[in-house]
Amino acid sequence: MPESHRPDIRKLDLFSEMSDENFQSLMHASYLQTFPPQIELITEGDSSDFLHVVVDGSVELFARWNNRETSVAIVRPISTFILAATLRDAPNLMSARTLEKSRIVLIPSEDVRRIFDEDNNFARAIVCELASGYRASIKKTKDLKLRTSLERLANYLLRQQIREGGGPEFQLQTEKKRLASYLNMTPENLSRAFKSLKPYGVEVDGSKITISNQSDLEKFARPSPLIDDKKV
Amino acid sequence: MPESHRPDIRKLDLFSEMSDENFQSLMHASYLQTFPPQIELITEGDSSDFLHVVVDGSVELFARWNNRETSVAIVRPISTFILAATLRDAPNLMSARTLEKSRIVLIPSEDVRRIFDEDNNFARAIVCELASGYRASIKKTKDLKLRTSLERLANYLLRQQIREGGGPEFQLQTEKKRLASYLNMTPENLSRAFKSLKPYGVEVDGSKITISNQSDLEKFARPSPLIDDKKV
DNA sequence: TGCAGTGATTGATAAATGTCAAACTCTCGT
DNA sequence: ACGAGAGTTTGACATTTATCAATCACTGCA
Repeated sequence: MPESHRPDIRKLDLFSEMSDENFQSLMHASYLQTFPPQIELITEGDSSDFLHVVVDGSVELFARWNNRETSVAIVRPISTFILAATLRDAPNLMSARTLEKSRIVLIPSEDVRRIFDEDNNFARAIVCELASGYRASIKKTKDLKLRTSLERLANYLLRQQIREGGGPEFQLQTEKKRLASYLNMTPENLSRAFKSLKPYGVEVDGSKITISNQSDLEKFARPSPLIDDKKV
Repeated sequence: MPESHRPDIRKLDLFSEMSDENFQSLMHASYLQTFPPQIELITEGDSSDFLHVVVDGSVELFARWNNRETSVAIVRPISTFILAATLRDAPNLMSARTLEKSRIVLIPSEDVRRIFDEDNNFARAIVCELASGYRASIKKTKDLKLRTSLERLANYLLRQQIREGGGPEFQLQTEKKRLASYLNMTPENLSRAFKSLKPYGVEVDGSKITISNQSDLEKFARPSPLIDDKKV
């Protein structure tokens, strides 16, 4: 793999504390590949041959069952995905597709597992990463089970607002179709849900959102650190 | 902590590979406590002072938001819970209550983290445990997002059937009220869902379930290893 | 520039799920 | 044995969410 992205990858919590030697060994075994949009990188059920690192573009993780499909996460640079399957040498539980032209580093799972065995700092970092991912997944379950779709949307908007800097105006970084699937609703319903949030001060213009009444929206959404906070 | 349960705890994947010395040290620092039914052991948001091990009885993990409550898991002997919060020294995301009189080993989180730092075998075991938990949580998300409540119930019954030995007759090990919450439905709806499954060969008598037409139920439920299998 | 294809919205309707009230059942302790 | 209280079931009804069909809006390409 060429060296250009190594410093950025090295900065990830997952890789920042491991020995130089082991990091270089991991990178040496990896491939950097560029994929066009809409390529299915992984199909659920496949064995997990590579730990993936998105260095450019974006990747959707989704799942299928019985002819239905749902969006589980959207991965943006720079982050890894499919770590748990890699470590357990188990089949991937989710499929992955590029949303746009994307550059992905593929680290062979064997090497990840080998260096996990050798490098204690790497093993510790993996524990942190897994614990975070696990907790994020629990939060998602709480969001799904405890909130109506309208409440999920309202809280999503507040989270997205923070990610985008906290101002009253920001962009949805996702097609509404995909956002609907992520929030477990139909596109039609999402469209209606946006209208239902208008009385609470949510204005929608294409993918531009304006929160014209922050406190009203927050009073409706009731965000909780135990569901919505990135940290914690 | 008295010694009687140590061999059983030692056999857990999480503890089986660590050094004797470190295991004894963990146990030495722990408490074995007996709790009456319906005691709230943990309230979400609390800091995670102890890793819990259920050695007898059963514990429900649940979450609250906005005056609503949902059942997330039921933990039966011998298993641990709240591992991710313990490791990250982060607040618990779920509350926990005893369902019946239960005996719980409380291992101070500090000691878990200390020995995690010292004992590489323990660290590896923790990675496996976290990866499994993470994957189980992803499966739960897929179950929730891709299936209707009727399909969730049908698949739950098939899973429970396997846990109980695989025969056509088995017991629900949970109150229906709690099962309803676990499956994200109301008790009224669960009651009706059981009736809707009758044409597929599901007979209900109190907490005794009889699957009188295995293949019809399976054809309806369409269980998937990537959602329903314990291993994988 | 215009056209095809996809995404987004809207309205009408259907299906799924929740709520409320009442009746019934079971368990447990007196 | 009895009664209180919780769990369960049932029916009637309300709300939420999905589906279907049509239209509109946007994008990219010939």
